[in-house]
Amino acid sequence: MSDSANHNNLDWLHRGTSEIFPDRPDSENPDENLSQRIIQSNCPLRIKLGIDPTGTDIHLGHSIPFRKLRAFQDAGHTAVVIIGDFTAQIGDPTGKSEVRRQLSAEQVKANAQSYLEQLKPILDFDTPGRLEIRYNSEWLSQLDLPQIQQLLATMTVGQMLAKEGFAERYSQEKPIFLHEFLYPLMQGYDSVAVKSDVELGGTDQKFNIAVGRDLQRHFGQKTQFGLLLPILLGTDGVQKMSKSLNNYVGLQEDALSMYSKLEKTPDNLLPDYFELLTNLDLTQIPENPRSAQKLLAIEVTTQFHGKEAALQAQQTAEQIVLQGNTTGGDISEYSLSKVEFPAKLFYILGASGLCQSSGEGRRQIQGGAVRLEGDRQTDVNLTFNSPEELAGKVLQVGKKKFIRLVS
RNA sequence: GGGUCGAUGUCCGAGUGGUUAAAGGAGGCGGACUGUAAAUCCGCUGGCUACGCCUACGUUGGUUCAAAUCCAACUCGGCCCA
Repeated sequence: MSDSANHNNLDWLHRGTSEIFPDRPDSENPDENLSQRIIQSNCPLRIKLGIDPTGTDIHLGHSIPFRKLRAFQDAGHTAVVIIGDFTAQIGDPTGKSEVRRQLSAEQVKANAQSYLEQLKPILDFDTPGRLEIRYNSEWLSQLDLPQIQQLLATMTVGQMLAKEGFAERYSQEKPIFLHEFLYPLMQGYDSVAVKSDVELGGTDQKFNIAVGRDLQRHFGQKTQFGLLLPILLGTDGVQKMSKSLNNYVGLQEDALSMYSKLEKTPDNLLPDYFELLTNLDLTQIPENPRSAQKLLAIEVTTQFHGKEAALQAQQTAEQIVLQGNTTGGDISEYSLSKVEFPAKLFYILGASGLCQSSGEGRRQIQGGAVRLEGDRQTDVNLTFNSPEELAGKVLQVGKKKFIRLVS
């Protein structure tokens, strides 16, 4: 996908793209056909992608639009990454009934920094002119009431309520706060401020991106295209990837954990994951789902950790599964020095962190999940009188959680 | 501002004075099975070194031998009216 190869080959544009709007495939008009705009334009387009620094880490789902942004960079265009330090304080009312907490300025700043760090493997930070990073407080904090009023006057309540999240909440009689109406307008105003030619986003961003077009027109600018990307399903194969559903793969995860999550990708998700998360030729994907899972895991892990670490992770993961116990790799240790003897087994399970509480430890013993040196323990009242009985032994809950007890 | 309805465990949601740590579902965690999974079946799912004790049904008080259940005030939401 080098820009010198073939200017008119726009496969990269459409890979994994779920919608581009406006879209008149037959039109030669660069205002209604993005391909034409790209081909006819003699200077780099400005490709906008916003992200709200509300948390500290991002996952593969977030990476999708950034990968597309990278494709634009590679084609010679300018990525304009907008850090929504101002909008982060409102919260995009996309989700459920949001519990929005106030983020301090420092916190937002720190989050933003962390995001950028995590995006290093995806975006081209080095080639001059390919990346512009902007904070939207730069212009949004300057707006005064008359200007805000002017923004608000561009839309009606009916139009706002057309937005998916609002419509749902309204019909479910959930609260909608007025300042939430400001969010789409502010995101739209970002487009005006940076004069974007294309805005990327998930399909859930269609409304906001469309508002951007309206505002650009309102302010007499050329209007941006919207390029929508699918919302990545999480590793459960059912719901969208999100941290709170715990079906995510974080960009910061170490190679082993990344690999082992991805090698379990549900069969029905494989085609999407290959298309969206890799640059592999889709016709070359192995038929056998197990091989495909492994290829996917290697490929994605490589993007973030390099080939060597990925292969190493694969090896370790296989060892753990095959041997089903202690021999593979590093097991963390728990020192018995803090434990008062005599000690109950379930207490040790809780104290060592293998279980969340000693109560859970007790239940896990009853459920047959606990092994000591590979031997299943089912006696709830099992008690040890001294550390010597346990030192050096491996305690295990389920298939994946191990700990080595040391004195 | 007035009226009215509501707030239950991780989430959704029963329960309207007494074995209620609180039905049911989802999720999670285990076990069996398997291509690692998924699907399916089974068990567990507040805390405590624990045959007992403690903390829980928006908040704070009150009535009662006894309250998630009754009363009062407050907080936060929905709806209707102004």
